[in-house]
Amino acid sequence: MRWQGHGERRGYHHGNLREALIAAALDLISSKGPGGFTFAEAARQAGVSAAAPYRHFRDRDTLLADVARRGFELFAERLAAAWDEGKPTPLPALQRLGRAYLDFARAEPAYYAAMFEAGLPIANHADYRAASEKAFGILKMACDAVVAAMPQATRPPAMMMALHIWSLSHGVASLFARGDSARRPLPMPAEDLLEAGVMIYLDGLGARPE
Amino acid sequence: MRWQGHGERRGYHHGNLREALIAAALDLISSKGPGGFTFAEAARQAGVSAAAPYRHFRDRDTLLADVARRGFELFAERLAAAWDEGKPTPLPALQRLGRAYLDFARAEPAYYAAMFEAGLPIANHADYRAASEKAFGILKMACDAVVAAMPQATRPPAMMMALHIWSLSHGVASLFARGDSARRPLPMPAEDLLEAGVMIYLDGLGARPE
DNA sequence: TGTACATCAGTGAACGCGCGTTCACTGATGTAC
DNA sequence: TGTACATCAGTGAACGCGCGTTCACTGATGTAC
Repeated sequence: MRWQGHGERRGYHHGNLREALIAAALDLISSKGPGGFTFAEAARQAGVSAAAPYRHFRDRDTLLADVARRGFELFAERLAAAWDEGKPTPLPALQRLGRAYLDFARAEPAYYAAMFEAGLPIANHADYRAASEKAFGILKMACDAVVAAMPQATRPPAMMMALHIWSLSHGVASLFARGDSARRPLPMPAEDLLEAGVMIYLDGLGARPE
Repeated sequence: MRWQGHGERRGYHHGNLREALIAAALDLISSKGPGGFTFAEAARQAGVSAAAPYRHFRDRDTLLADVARRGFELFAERLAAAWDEGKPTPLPALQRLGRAYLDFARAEPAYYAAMFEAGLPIANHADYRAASEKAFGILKMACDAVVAAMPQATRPPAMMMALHIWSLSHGVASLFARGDSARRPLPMPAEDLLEAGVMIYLDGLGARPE
């Protein structure tokens, strides 16, 4: 994607360089992976000199961390929309949430790679980590609701359940649903695989009314 | 890791350059990620001129694909050893296999990253892909054995089961067990999380004798 | 056992290239009065 | 409404650097006889 078009003349100031650099980064990451993104090329793609990005980001890693943070925020929005307050009942809403996980990996491979495979140290970048936890929070909330609908005697810990479903979704997404060349072939839609897995898991918990 | 030591004099020929380059690549990948590995630095680390690697690998990507292939082969060995022909019974052997998955991610972060996150197009590199399928084959075999031990009427498809367990293991390993800085904190051992998940899943399948 | 020769696996110098980063600068924008 | 000025967001030239790759070369090794 090119922010600054061909014929359209722009003045001395870009007007929206920060956003244009993010867009360029996403474009580069999705075609070459997180490692193959350079500050210089992002600048070029935004139609700006190589020195200009330094007005907006301290360095390459700062930009990358910002992309990852935005990715998690977008991810959280998508998950929240899919959950839709657990309507009409928690179980189908949870399945929608799983689908949304895969959709995201497929539709936004660049964000996905920046979030999970850029090798950013989790420890630094506090807001990147906060955004990540917010996304997980949606899933946790969904599991709380599912657990609350179960008979009190057999309720499993919602945190464990959330971690299991996150792991399963993440595994399916990373191996079979990602929107880049590292996706493995699968003899069925990834959505079906995940949905069946979640169903069986919930059966194992006794979470499905028989 | 340095292949060619300090005091020890070596002659004009290295003797084992191919292996030394692989070792250097693993070292670099584990400290900087698959993107941060360069041909030149691998050569330097092996104590050899920058032109020497070209005698052994066509280019950077060929070396990387070779690392990934070796990774999958080692992975397959570890998984097979953990499975140990399903002794004493398939269920505990399957749990050992899950543990081995996590152990590998933890102990061999460089191989793990090269295998799953180097962005190597699956389509090219036929032997890399074959090695990957061989590793999955171990898991599939284990699931066949577990399924065979179930009453005939309720047997699930072993392929589906293998894909589910692979996904769950991969998710847990990638998010919580990997031996690098991208590992997320977890309030319990990753092994326990995975083991509980597999147990619940098997319960859902009715694979555990009650 | 010795010698001639082919082959192999290195060297080191050179090349063009793109990156990251700094610097003094300059054009555009906003605001005080 | 106009003007002076501060601030901001760009420029473009320059730097040092490391990478990938090629090239003619050379030292070491193996083998035929």
